Amino acid sequence: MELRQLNYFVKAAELSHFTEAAAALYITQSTLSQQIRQLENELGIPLFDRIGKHVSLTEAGSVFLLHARQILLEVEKGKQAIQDLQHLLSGDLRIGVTYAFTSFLLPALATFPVQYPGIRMYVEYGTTQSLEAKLRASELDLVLAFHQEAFNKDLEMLELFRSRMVVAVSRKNKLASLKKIPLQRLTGMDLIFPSRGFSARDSLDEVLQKNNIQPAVRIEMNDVHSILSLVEKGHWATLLNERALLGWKNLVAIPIEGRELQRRAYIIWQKGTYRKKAADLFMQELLKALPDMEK
Amino acid sequence: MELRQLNYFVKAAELSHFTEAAAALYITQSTLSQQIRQLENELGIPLFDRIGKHVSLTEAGSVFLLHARQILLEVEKGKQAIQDLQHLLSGDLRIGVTYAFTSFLLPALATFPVQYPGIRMYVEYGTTQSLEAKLRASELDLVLAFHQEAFNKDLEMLELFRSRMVVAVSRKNKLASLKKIPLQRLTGMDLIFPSRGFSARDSLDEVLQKNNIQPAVRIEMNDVHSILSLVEKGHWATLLNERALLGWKNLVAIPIEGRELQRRAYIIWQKGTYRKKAADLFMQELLKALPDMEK
DNA sequence: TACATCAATCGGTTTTATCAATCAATATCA
DNA sequence: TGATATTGATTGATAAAACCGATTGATGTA
Repeated sequence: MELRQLNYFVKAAELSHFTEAAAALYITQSTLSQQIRQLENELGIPLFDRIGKHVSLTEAGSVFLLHARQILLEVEKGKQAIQDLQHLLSGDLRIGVTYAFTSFLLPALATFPVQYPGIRMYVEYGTTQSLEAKLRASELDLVLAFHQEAFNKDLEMLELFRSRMVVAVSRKNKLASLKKIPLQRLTGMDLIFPSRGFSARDSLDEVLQKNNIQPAVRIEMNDVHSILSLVEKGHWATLLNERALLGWKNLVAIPIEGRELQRRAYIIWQKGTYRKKAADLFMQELLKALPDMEK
Repeated sequence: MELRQLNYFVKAAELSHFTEAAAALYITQSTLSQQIRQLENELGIPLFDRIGKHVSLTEAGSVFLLHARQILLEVEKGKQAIQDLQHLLSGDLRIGVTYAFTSFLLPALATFPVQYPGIRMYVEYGTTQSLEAKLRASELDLVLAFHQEAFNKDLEMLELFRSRMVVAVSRKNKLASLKKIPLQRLTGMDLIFPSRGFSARDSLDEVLQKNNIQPAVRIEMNDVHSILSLVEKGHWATLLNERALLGWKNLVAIPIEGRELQRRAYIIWQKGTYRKKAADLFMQELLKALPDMEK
């Protein structure tokens, strides 16, 4: 039994006329006869009475017609579901972000769900490491994160912008007026660091080790928002991506000398997998915000 | 899209492994790949991620899997419905009878629905003419009636038994003691006749006309039960098939001289149409009662 | 690094869906 | 009644496609 035969059968049943049905199906009457016969053979029962010149449904034919219609209806529903998916009337979109992307993500997050109300969005904050792991396991569709290398074996990456590592202090802090800070200067500061696993922390560790600097890290925290809240109070300083400070009006970003502390932001997705249309469009939405950042 | 492809797809999705799925389907991995690819092309979206050595469903694949399963389920339901029909777990059986068959029909009507509880039965009383018309229009599956000719262009007929035309009178009637009545004797009797259209009446008309006899028909009625009720009161006489009198204990059947008034009872069905299994079985049930009638 | 395994691909074979033409039965019309 | 047209079935040929076996290329694994 094939869908083709069911289609033929339904049309023939509706018209009670093989020749007309065949014409409507753009096949010859011969073909229609054969396919119907084949279906009857498989079911083991005639679907039509051939009485004289005209055909009419048998009891089995009437019963089977209902089922054939139902089957074809289910097929249409299946196709429609795929169409919906492609036209974004439905679907899931799972995005992983690191904290520094908050201000970058929010505008898109405000407009996108309005444009495509059928799409459920899941946003997950996490460290670059944990997000990439989930991306590889296909638990996320898209990740926004900083990264060291621009290439990766099984991840596709698109560079968004670059962001310097800065020292963040409160306006009230005595360092707030500085235009630049040399790396060595960190040694004497009271620092709160993000925990290991945070990309800012990991890349920082690398640089500090290379320059043989061991600043006094007084506090480690795995929540950037909490870190910045502490720094805002005045006493503490921290090292973060410049981007992470957007929106914190009481904080001052002081660039660190040395180019090596410039980091690259990427949109990352799995290599080889089919990229959801929703993901594509969301990326476009994100990229719209890019020009505004060039400052 | 064909059911074949849906079957392949579901198996491949369940095993997440083309080679194994192909083996389970008794086709080569090559064929499976091609058919899946074809399905994907038609839907316009990949159903599997081919990442490295293993395959896994895409979002569209997961969605479509549900629908594919549903479609195949509907197909099974359709096939099952046909099976049920063939094994008589369901179906309709529409029988037309003339009044004279009542006593013949009742036993089968008592046992058959018990044996096959899934079958809905419709019994329609009517004249031979009207029943045959409905039979031709496929509004009835089977007709029990008397008939003149044993052959008909588009009706299939199986002779059941023969039944004489008799004069029916009450036991109280003065004619009740007669063993035979010559045709001519009818002229002086007070007769109630079935209306035209009733086979007894029509065949009677023929014979009477041939013998140039015009009995005084005082009443015509189109309901045999009412005729017999009247006759039972004593005054009237009527002409009917012997069979019609079974069960009327207060009536006496007096045969008419002359062989031409013997009539043949038939099971009649449409020529060329598929005969329902239910109809076949019901016929067998009817024929069981035949031997008891030979008296 | 060699090996095994996977899905994709290629070329060729078999199956089958399709068509055009014809046939037999039947309804319609002169 | 006989001629004609129309129906679905049948037949033989052709084009499509389902299928297979072998190979390739990529990817894990010993």
